[in-house]
Amino acid sequence: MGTISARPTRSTPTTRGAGRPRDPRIEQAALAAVRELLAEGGYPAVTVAAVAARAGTTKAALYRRWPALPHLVHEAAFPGELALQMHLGADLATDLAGIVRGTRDALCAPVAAAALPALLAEVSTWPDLHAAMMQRFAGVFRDLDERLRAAVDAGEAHPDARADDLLRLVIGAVISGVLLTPDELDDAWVERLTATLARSLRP
Amino acid sequence: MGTISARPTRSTPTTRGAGRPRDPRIEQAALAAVRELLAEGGYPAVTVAAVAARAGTTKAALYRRWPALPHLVHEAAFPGELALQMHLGADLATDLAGIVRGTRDALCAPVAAAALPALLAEVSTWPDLHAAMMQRFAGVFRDLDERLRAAVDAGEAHPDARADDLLRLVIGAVISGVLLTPDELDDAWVERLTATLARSLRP
DNA sequence: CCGATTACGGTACTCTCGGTATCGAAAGAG
DNA sequence: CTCTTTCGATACCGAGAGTACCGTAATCGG
Repeated sequence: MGTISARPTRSTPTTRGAGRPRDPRIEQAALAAVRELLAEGGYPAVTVAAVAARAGTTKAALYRRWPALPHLVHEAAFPGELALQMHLGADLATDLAGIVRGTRDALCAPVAAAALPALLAEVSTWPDLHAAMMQRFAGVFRDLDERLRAAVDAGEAHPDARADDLLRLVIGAVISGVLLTPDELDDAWVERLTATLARSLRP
Repeated sequence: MGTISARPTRSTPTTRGAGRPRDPRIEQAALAAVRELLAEGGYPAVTVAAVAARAGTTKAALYRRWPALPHLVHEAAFPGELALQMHLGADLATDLAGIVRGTRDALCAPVAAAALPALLAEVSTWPDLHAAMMQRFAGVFRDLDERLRAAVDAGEAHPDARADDLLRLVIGAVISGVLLTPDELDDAWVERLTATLARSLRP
């Protein structure tokens, strides 16, 4: 339902009736401009004027597509769902490792890491951003929930295990790492966290 | 060199020579004003002009004491070290529960929860804030490290257990909870997280 | 007591930035 | 052709961070 905007600001690829159609190149140019500015100067460098200038358009064209700057940044930094491919086939520890590594890779990418702190802070100002960010993890949560349920049934995991708690633990560890100690989230950290979580799931 | 300021902006309680001394009531009034504004209108309500007005002083007096707004907010929202009293006496699970609950209580207090997101976002702009925020956990880390070492020696904990990883897990879980799902950090959540962490520490 | 120094309140100022408004022109639909 | 919408361009508004200057007040060393 109408998060973002009541008007067809985004989505609705349906050719709605009259009027000059939007130039689809502007949207792509804007998203690319945001990503460049994030990589070059961090979030402070992402001003509406700078994005418009680099995208070769104007502020009005941007506000015609996104209700506010954070929405544009969010779409630029986190396009689509987090499709960290977990194959779900392997044993629980391996699947866990995939989730941990995938989450870290997604949130530690330069563009994402530069946008995440400010985006999280803007959540209180723009409630719809909250839902939008959470939805990025919807698919992962569904898969993890299913996988965990199977593991519990097979006696491989503790019956109290909950997918939401587990995922929140992973996301929290990565987020606080990105915010506070971004240099320590190396592969060894991934392995340690995976091992810790695997131990916590033992029946 | 000189992060914060070269001048004795803060600290230096030493009576330095000449000049009219600072009115100590202004500092307290400013910190109280920030806490009130945070509680009433969240971080967006904390503007320098508003703080000065409520504290009954002027912006200049504030900038004479803190290099920038985030520093003032940080000191107001997180005064001193996090002294979540862990008695270290009980068994590991009980001590763990104390840390989890104490961290949650400290970061979920209305004033802290209102300030934390924006403060975390400002870390990239004001690097000295990073050190200041991390130091709030220095004591907790030291105690936890000591406690964990004893548990490992006693065979109560897995030898791979690391205090920094464990504390990061707790802080991350609380922070991401505050930022994303502040309503779900109830006592039941504390118990579940404690149990999970305790399981992960089993030898 | 005297000068030097620093903080005080008050005010005005600059600068940046998010967001809005207005304009004529252009591009499509019916 | 008309109606609608987007286009680029520009100007504008309001808010807020941070700075500068003023005359005044307090405290120091001498």
